[in-house]
Amino acid sequence: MGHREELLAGAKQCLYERGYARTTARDIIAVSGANLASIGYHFGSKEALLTAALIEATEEWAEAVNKMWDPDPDAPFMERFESLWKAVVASLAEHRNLWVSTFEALNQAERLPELKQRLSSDVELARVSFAQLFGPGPEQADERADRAVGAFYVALMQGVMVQRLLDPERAPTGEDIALALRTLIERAAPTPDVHPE
Amino acid sequence: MGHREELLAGAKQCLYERGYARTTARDIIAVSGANLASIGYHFGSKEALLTAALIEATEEWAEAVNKMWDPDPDAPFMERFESLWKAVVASLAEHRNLWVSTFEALNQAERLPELKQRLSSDVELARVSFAQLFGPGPEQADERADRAVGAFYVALMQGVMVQRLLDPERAPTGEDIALALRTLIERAAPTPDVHPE
DNA sequence: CACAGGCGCGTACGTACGTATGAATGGATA
DNA sequence: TATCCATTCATACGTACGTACGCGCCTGTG
Repeated sequence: MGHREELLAGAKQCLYERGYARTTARDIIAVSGANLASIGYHFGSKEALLTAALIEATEEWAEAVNKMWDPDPDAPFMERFESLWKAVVASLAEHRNLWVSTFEALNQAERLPELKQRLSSDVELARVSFAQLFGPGPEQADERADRAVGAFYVALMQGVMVQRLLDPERAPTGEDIALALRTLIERAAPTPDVHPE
Repeated sequence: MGHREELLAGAKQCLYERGYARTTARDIIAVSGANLASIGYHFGSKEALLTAALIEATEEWAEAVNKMWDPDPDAPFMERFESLWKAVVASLAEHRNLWVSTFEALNQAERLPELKQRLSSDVELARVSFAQLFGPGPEQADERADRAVGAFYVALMQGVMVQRLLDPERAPTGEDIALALRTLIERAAPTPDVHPE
């Protein structure tokens, strides 16, 4: 394995252990088997290396999350919904540092347009995936509504992650999310036979 | 105004303009009228100063966000729902840096327990506020469901913010969020007269 | 007036950082 | 073997940083 790969691997490890902003070039060297000057040689700068590592880590993260979902396409909606959110919450428990890095990447993206684009398109992909995972039957396609639902799910996921990162004790569980949606449905659309109009 | 206050104000300004990780002691000095050595004198260290500033900024942020909500308590649910999310999206447009700081604070909280506690209790407060803003009539109180709904709203808000920070073009608008909920309700609870079981 | 203490101020110190330099290495090619 | 080029390596350079130091200026107190 050449220094290029070692540097990328070391940088990713540092991303998990120290985060983006706090890893130094010498941290990466200490962790990998490479040489200080190899950073400049292979990547031009430390920042370019870290950005590349962040992008790779994000890709791996997306793959890992994808593998956690177990669609079971014919279960009733609410059941699929609840199992999805249980899986999402479990994913955070197992890959916490990945999620920490993801939010750190969000901050770095404010300064790094390339990274920002990358994250944006990842989010867009997630919207589409969610939309078709929970989309309507093929009959009643409504593109705008599907996109909105996808974005809604993604937002919910990101927000659940924020809360669980901050305070797992009080953050919602997968069950809580499902309960909340059921409650919302009851309150937003009281059964017509109760309140006929 | 003594240096102590000037330093806090300057540090907050730097938080907005450069973020936590990238502001240096000399940045703060340049912006405030204070002296380099005053940081050590009044706060002990630069990090202590920045943390204090971050906590103050978070408090002001919470106040500012609170003021943006305009309950209109007697409108129908869906109307209140949509106007809430329009307000949230507008709040991001107007106070973008405030929200950027908030997410940076989230990252720093990984290393600063005091800040983490502060943010956690802010989130808990938001959960409760949302819960009672969209809670049930006083008759049918269900504490667990209310908490879940509060957490659900908070998550949705945080996630919408993430998406709008990253890519306002493709991120959901307030209308999109309302559309998504309507769609979800239709799909989750198909009107009984269409699919009787 | 004397003087003490809180505070402001300029500056120096030590260090950690990112990057640059130039020599050394090693394997492929001829 | 001789040559060459990509890579590795040790180290140096310049800089930006956080903090420490010590003097000077006020204001309040006796």
